[in-house]
Amino acid sequence: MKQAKAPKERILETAYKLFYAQGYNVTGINQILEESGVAKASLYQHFGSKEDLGIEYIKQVREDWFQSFESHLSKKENPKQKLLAAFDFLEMNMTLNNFRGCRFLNLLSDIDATSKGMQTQIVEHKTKLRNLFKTLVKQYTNEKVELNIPNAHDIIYLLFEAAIVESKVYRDVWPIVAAKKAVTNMLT
Amino acid sequence: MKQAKAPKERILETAYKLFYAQGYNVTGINQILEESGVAKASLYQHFGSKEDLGIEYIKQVREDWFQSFESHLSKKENPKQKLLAAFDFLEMNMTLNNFRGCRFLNLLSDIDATSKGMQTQIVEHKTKLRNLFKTLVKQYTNEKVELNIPNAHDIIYLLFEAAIVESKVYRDVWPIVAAKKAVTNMLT
DNA sequence: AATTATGTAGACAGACTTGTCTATTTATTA
DNA sequence: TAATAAATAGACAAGTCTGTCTACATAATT
Repeated sequence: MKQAKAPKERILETAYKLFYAQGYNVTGINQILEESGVAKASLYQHFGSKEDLGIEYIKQVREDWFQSFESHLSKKENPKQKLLAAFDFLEMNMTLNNFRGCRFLNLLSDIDATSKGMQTQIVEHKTKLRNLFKTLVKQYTNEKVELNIPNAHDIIYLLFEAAIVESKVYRDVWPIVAAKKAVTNMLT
Repeated sequence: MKQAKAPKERILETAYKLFYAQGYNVTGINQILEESGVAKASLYQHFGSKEDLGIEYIKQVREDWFQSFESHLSKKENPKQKLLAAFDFLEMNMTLNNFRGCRFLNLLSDIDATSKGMQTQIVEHKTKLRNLFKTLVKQYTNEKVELNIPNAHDIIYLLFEAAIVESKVYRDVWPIVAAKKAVTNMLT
């Protein structure tokens, strides 16, 4: 190995940046190669095709995202505070990334039905997130009194998702603030 | 005029179909011309560019969507039933269009920041929808007792948007059903 | 030190993209 | 009916895209 990072890693880092900033379809292989300083043959050595690169990209994003998300929630003690912290996480990230929205949902619109492999990754990711909310709500209702709201975890999940999407539409944090306020109301 | 529809109209109808089914970026001018049976020169006569066609497309979709939406709500008498009918409208449409999601949000992901004209149309459309919910909630709270939920109209709007997006992700109506149940809960 | 593996540089194929332009034909209007 | 307007067909430019391939250089290993 040399001192610089390996070609495969450099490709993924550049894809991480460009696929989010510009979109998957609109980002060409050649641009990724130029900006990462990797030869074309190397890309097709490590990834068989652009779609394969896309799938590797999502898998890495899934890992990174959940690690960052759970790391943020772990700073809070009880499930209620964790649930609310999820929206602080959103507000921070959406502001930092200039309201570019959700990597997964953006990609889903880009690929539509053309890539089953990517679509599967996206659905699995969202399902995992939904289950995380389910677990937190269950923990909350176990120690607190029961909620009079049926399917509370799904409502929180939906508000979380809407907060991302709509903050992108309006390029503003108001949907995140409003969603958090609604969840706060639910949990009292 | 001939018996067949005018070229401009045929182009818009084909764009209406293809932009939704495949996406804006992925749909080429040539495919639209072939399927609508119109010459290329005619397209550039009526629309100056693909982007202009895209803007005309959104404007037409905005009109059609709101007409269909308000026509559906008008069948109900009181504001509460109208608000709930909004979700029935979603369930019907998402099932019919095979869970292809929201034309506006899909397009927003496609174009990203490349077309200011289209982006403006999308934001205006969503703002109008948000205001419609605001009006309906205000009508409801005027005749009923006041809601103990602050910004109820924004929460309903967010749940409505999430219902569209997530029914696309899961290719299932459960997010729409869950969102409607939550709104029902809010309005009792 | 010689061999093997890995990466680079870039030409190339084949297909696609938007947009322009010419030449011809079909409709509409004066 | 003649003049004008609108639509058609399709070649063409200049660029993009993904993926393959050859030739050469650098790195790691035996």
